Amino acid sequence: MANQKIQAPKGVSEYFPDRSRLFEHVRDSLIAPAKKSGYQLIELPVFEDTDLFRRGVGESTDVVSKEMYTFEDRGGRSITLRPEGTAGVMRAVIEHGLDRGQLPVKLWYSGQFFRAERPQAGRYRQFYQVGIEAIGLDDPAIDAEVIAIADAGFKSLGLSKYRLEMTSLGDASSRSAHRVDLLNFISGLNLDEATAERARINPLRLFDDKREEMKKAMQKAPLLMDYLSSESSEHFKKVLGYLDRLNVSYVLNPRMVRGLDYYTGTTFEFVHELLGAQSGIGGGGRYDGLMQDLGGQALSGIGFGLGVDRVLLAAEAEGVISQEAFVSDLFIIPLGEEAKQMALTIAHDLRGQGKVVEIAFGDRGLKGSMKAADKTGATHTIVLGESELSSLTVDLKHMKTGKSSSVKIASLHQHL
RNA sequence: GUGGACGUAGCUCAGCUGGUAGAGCACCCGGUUGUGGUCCGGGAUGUCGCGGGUUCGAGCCCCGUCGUUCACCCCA
Repeated sequence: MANQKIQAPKGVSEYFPDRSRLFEHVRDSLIAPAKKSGYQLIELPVFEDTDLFRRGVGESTDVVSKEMYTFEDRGGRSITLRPEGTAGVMRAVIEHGLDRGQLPVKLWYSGQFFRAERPQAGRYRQFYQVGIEAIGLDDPAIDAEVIAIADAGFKSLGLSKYRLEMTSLGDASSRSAHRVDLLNFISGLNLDEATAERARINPLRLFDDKREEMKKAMQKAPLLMDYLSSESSEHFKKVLGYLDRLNVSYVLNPRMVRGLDYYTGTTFEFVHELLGAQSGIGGGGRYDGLMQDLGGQALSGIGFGLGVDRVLLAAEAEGVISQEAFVSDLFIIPLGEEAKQMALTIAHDLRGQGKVVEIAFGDRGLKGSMKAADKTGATHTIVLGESELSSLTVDLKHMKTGKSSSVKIASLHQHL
């Protein structure tokens, strides 16, 4: 292995020019609607006490049981790289008493998350998510607003080939009533060992089986939606009503299964049509018991997480994201040492006035520098040589038209 | 974690039944002294992912390993 090249760890996503600009654009677009809705940034560590995820996300989930990056730090503590965002936010809210003031607490976050899965199209071991959490309000209107915020982010990017799937997981009483009947139904099925094991961990999982015979077998299984308590049912209906009013279209999917244990009530998922097997571009829901489970007060909450990597893939698949070039307003080509110093000063001044300015360093020669100017896509170019230094006047060349005009250096900013 | 495909210059790839590597794009220089995008000429570039094996000889065959990719599982 001595000669093995060092390369990035397996399954990570990386972005560099020019694609990094698209990534940046997607990330910023997805979070913009949340900022406009009064959500505020919460910046958290990417690693947490392992117990946080065990208790928050749930031992029975795949995420916790086999996908976490867990290690022992030098003090012998068990640390885990965050596999999702909500648990960490709840921890911080409880720890710092953010829930002691006015409710709801409205937060947004953005950053890397980690899951030790086998990489695949749109599935990475380190991936990027933006998300929001609204804590301490049961009003169905906030459910609708949260969902509409996610939808607005997708729409602002020009996405259209996706759908919003909705369901309600109801409250505890709804779920336990359903569970009895579902288990009873499943016991009547002839399952192979792996499937039986999945059913044992979480019977709802069987709704998600991709095999045709299983889909058929589950056709008559009792649906949780039919077991909702009147409160849950009422709440969900109102959410749907608000979404209608907001013109956010959705399809009901009573067979939807989510991978995290904390979800209750309103639950949703955004699925893109042009992606491969990993087609979920975002998802979320209510988690009315999570806060208390983690030792906080009994506050409800709702939030979502959106996969920036996948949304970028989706935007590219739809062809709606443009490589609008990073363009400088001015590209300066200095000829000689004195000119270089002058270039530095001019650039500094113009940047101070908000202009994007680049300088051709390195004494490349005029022709080479002009080529460089062309490649950066700068809108204007000036050459700084002896005559310009003495006259303090330059020929400001507009690169698109090829025409140039004589301009005083002091008034350059007016022409950019 | 399971299974399939793949791994050759910065990028996309070619390389016939094994005889020690090529193209296009990109990049650099130049086409008479200070103005780009087209065109023309010239140039640099790879331990053919890594390790081992078979062979007189392997980019081409075999094994292992690392990685990529697609699917399962699961999810953003």
